[in-house]
Amino acid sequence: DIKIKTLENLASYIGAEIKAEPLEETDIAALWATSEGRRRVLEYSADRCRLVMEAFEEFIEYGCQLSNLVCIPLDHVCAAAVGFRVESYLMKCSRLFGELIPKRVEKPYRPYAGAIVLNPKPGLHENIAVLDFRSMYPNIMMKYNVSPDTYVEPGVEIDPEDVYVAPEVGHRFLKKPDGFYREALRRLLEARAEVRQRLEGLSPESAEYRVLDARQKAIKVVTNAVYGYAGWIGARWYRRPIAEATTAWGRETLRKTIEYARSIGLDIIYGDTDSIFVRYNEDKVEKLIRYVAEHEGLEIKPDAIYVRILFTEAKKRYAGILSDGRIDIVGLEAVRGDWCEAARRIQREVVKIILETGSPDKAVEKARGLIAEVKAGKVPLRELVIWKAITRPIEEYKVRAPHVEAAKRLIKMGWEVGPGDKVGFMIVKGSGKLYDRVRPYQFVKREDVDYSYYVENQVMPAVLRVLRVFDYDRESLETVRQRGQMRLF
DNA sequence: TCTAGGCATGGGTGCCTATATCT
DNA sequence: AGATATAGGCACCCATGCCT
Repeated sequence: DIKIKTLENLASYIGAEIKAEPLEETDIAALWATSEGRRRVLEYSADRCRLVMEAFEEFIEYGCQLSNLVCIPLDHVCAAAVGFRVESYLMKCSRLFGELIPKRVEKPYRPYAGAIVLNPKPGLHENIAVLDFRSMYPNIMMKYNVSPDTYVEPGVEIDPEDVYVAPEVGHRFLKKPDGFYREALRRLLEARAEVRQRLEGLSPESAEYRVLDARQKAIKVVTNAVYGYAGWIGARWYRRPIAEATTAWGRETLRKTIEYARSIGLDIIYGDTDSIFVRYNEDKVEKLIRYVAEHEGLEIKPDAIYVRILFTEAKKRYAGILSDGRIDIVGLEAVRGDWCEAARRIQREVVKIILETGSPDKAVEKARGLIAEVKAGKVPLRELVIWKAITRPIEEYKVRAPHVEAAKRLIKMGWEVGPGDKVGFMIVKGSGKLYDRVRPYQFVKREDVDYSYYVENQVMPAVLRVLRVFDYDRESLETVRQRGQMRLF
């Protein structure tokens, strides 16, 4: 998806070409003074209109399909939150199934336990397969008939033969009849299977393919959101035990799968919620897939096989290279929108060299050079902008966070900044806390930039995150003195 | 009103202690 | 000598954005 929601980023995401020369919003007022300036503004604006149109054309098929599926008008469905899309779909189902639609009632928020995340084995691994459960939560909900109308309240006496009992939490669900969620989910899964079947044999360029592909994507999105919906406090069909039981069965399923995988000698490197990373062995993986199908009634499939994959000690962060040379970076700074582009670019570079060569040596060399460049200020200013979202009205913040201080400065100058806006800021030279040295990026001059901040607090941490695995530290990345100079001392 | 919980991370905040400075 | 100010270290919390 798109980290910073600019039209430029949207254009590059959909593969549209930007034709007009870029203008800074802050310069437009000045350009308006001359006829040449106004011509440039016109060209710029017309180009942006064209990009919006192209983006619309890219989206419209999916939008229509989603609108049709969940029964929300096209102009609403784009802005509607996922929860409301699911709810609207369920309301449509309730009519089909002869169910009454419950009223929204206020309930106290109480969190519940979620998924299992394994500690990764840090280091560089080769030939690692990622095995994923296909739609784990929807399938668990269907398998155990998890639904508001099959839930048996505690204290109600019932034959244990007639219910499924969730592990750890003990919630009970009737085996018969089919619950509302089971029916709604089955309808979605069957519809998607049918659409995908019709896709086979069609040319990806044909209009029919585009429509059907958009349809199956829309169905998938709604299917995968049903579990989250069930645990959403604002949902009409909210039942905490449903969400709690679903994750409990998910944990059990993953645990059993890991246990069996180990028992047949598969080496497990990592796992998260519904996936396990194992050292690839075709026969053993085949055996595991068969086991899960037979004993759990669920489907796992190899999602990717990494030629090399790098884990740090942290969960949810890794980078791997596929046999075609493509690199996946997950969770690391390089894919986070709240790190400056210079840090992200240099981390990407380091990761790429490590994964391609299988050793950190060349990466360290490269990193030293790139870090020296930042230290010397030889880096485009744009690459030093840090973006962070404002999530609430400014006066509600309890701490003087840098991005909030930047937002305050913008507001003082007449800008409107509120929840949902992203603030781009930079750190300038000076003393005191960070919030005294933060400025909205539009007003920062090159000579004021605190390059040492960027080296110490952005580039170094991002690079070391990856290189620490190989026992490199901060000192080893500082530019090394020449041997000739050393002799002078 | 804007699906869920799990997780890493940076920076602010507030407390404690050691030391410096003042009365 | 005792009171007060200041700096540094530490634990904790706030805030954000990612992963599944």
